Amino acid sequence: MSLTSKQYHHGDLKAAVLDRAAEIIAADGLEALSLRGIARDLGVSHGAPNRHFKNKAELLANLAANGWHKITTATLEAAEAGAAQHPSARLNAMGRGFLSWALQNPSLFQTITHPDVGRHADSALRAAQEDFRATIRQAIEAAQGAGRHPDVNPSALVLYTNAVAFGAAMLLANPQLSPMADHRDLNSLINTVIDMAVPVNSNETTGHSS
Amino acid sequence: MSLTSKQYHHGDLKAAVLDRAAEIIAADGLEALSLRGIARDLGVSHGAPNRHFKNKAELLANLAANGWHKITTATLEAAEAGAAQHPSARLNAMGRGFLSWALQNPSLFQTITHPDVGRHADSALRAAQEDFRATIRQAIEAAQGAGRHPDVNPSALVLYTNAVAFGAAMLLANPQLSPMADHRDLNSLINTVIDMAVPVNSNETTGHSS
DNA sequence: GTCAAATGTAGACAACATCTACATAATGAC
DNA sequence: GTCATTATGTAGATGTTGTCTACATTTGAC
Repeated sequence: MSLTSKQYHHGDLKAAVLDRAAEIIAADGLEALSLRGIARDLGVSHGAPNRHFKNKAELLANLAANGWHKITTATLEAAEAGAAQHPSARLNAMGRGFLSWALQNPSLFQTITHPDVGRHADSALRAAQEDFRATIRQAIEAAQGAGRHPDVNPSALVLYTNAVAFGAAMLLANPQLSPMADHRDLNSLINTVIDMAVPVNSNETTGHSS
Repeated sequence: MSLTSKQYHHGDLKAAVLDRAAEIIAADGLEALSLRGIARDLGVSHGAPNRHFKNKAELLANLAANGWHKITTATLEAAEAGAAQHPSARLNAMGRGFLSWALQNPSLFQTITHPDVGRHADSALRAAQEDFRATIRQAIEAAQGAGRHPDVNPSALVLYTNAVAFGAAMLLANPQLSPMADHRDLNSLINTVIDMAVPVNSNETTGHSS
C-alpha cells in the first residue's frame, strides 16, 4: 500500500482528529468546531471520529487535558530561568512563562479555561488541571515561605497570584475585553504586571530589562 | 381579552425571551441555550423569537450588553461606599463590588466575558463594554494620580488592576478552575485579594473588617 | 374603516451529534 | 497459514437546531 493511496484505515485517526480540532479552534474559535467538519477535512466518513471519542465533549476534554499539560510544561520550563535565585524570582519567571504561552496560544488558552469544557471533564482532564494547580500552588507557597507576603492567608495569596496571571491572559487573549487602548510593547507590559504581583529584589538580575 | 387567555400576540415577547434566556444560562449554562427551547418554554412558535432577534448571536449580544450595564452599575454603586475617601479607597470598593456581582451572577459573568459572544458584538454591546472600561479606567487613573503606583506605566497599571478583579472573578465563578482547595469565607477572601491589589491606608476605615 | 406595519405561525431546509447495522482491515491464537 | 476476534471505517437513520420563506393575524396610524 503506497503512502498516497486511499486506505480504508487512516492509521492514526485519533491524533489526526485532535490536531485538526486544534487548528480549527486556533483559526476560528470553539464555536466553529464540528465533528463532521473534521471528518470532511480528513477525508473520512462523518461517523469515523466517533470510534475514537464517545462524543464531542470527550474530544474537547482530550484537547483540554493536552492544553493543560502544555501550559504546565511551558510554565515549568520558564521556572528554570529563575530557579537558581530566590523562590520569588522563580515564581516571577513562571508567571512570565505562563503569560507568554497563553498569548502565543490564545484560542487553546480559551479552550482550556472554557466553562463548558470543564463542565464535561473526564478523569484525565481533571488530573491535568490538578497537576497544573499543584505546580503553581507549590511555587506560591515556596515564595511565601521565603518571605513573599508572609502574613497573608495562604488561600488568598494563591487566589491573588493566580488571578493576576489568569486575568491578564484572559484580557490580553480576548481583544474584545482588553481594557487598554494601546499596548505597543506586549513583553514589557507582561513584565511590568508580573513584577507588580511578584516583586523581585532589584539587587538581583531578573533577566528582563524592559 | 382576558389576562389568562391565549393571545396571538404575546405582548412583550422580546423581553420575555431575554428573561428566559438569562434564566436558562443561569441554570444550565450557555450551551443549554436554544432559540427553539425558549420558544417552547414561552408557548410560542419556534420562529417567533426571530422576529425580535436577527439570529442567536444578536440575542446573546443583547443579553451581554445588559450584563455589562448591570456590572457597571453594581461597580459604581459600590464606589459610593468609598467615594468620600481616598481615590484608592474608592477603587478598592469598586473592586469588591465588581467581584461580589460576578460571584452572585456567575453564569451571566461568564456570558459577558465569553469570547464567542464578544466576537459577534453589535454596536450596543461594544458601547456597553466601552462604558465599563472607561468607568474602571478613570477610577484607576484617579488612584494613580493620588499616589497609587505613581511610577508605573499607566497601561500596565490598568491591565494589572483589571486582571486581579477579572481573574479572581473568573477563577471563583468557575469551580473547575478554582486554585484553592478550600474557601470557607468567600467575603474575607475577596477583601484580602482586593486589598493586596489596591491597598487602602490602614489609618482610614475601609468599611470591611474581615 | 382601511391599509400598512408589526408580530406570530407553519413548513421547509441544511447542518449537526449521535445511534445502529454493516463492511473491511488488522491482530493474534493455534 | 487459517481463521475468529477485535478495531476501525462506512452508510443510513433519527431527532434537534438555526434560519429562511410564505402566510396569517393583530395593531395602530390616518
